[in-house]
Amino acid sequence: MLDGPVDQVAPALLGAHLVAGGVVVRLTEVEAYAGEGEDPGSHAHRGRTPRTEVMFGPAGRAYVYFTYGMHWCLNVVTGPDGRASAVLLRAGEVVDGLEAARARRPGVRDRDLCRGPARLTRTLGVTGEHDGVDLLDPLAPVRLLPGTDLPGTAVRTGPRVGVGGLGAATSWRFWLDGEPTVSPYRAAVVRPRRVRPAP
DNA sequence: CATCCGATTTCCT
DNA sequence: GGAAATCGGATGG
Repeated sequence: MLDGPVDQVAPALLGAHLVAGGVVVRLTEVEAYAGEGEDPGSHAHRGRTPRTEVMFGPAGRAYVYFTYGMHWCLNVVTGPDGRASAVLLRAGEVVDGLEAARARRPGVRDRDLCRGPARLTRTLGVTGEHDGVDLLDPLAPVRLLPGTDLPGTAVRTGPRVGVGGLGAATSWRFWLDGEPTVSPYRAAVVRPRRVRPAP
């Protein structure tokens, strides 16, 4: 299920279930990232580092990274060993454990609970401590279940969010058409460097 | 809807 | 040493 070109594996994960922290989420939006040297948008592009170590390991592992000083994002490592490809889980619909989800996100509307990669991890209680866990292990604290209920809904594609430069050329973002839980698209923008206060 | 900025990790210079 | 980061919440128009 996780073998093959990552741009084919990624859309196949739509409709799959992610289980963690007493919450079950049906995935509605994902992004594909290829490996070393192939994809400027991928964290593994520049080779193996401590952070990207798990991306070079077996498929089915969780690659969890920290960004923007406060957010965790969850990827599923795909492909054969050494390929370092992964699928970023961007959004989903809570289909079970709604109470637990709401408890973790007070004041958040239901459809926004997992509407965005960092919201998804927060709602499920996924953090860096889950980096490297085997998502296919029935006993793992975070689990990925094959999409048995893939709807007849069309899969739509577009450029990845927050990926600029050459990496923006590929339409490797995949989502289920018409799903309200899909995150709002934000094009990659380069912020002008902030002016430092004079000494 | 647009802008602003947080507060930390990683990786490059 | 420091920019950039697979972003989100708050705030103001």
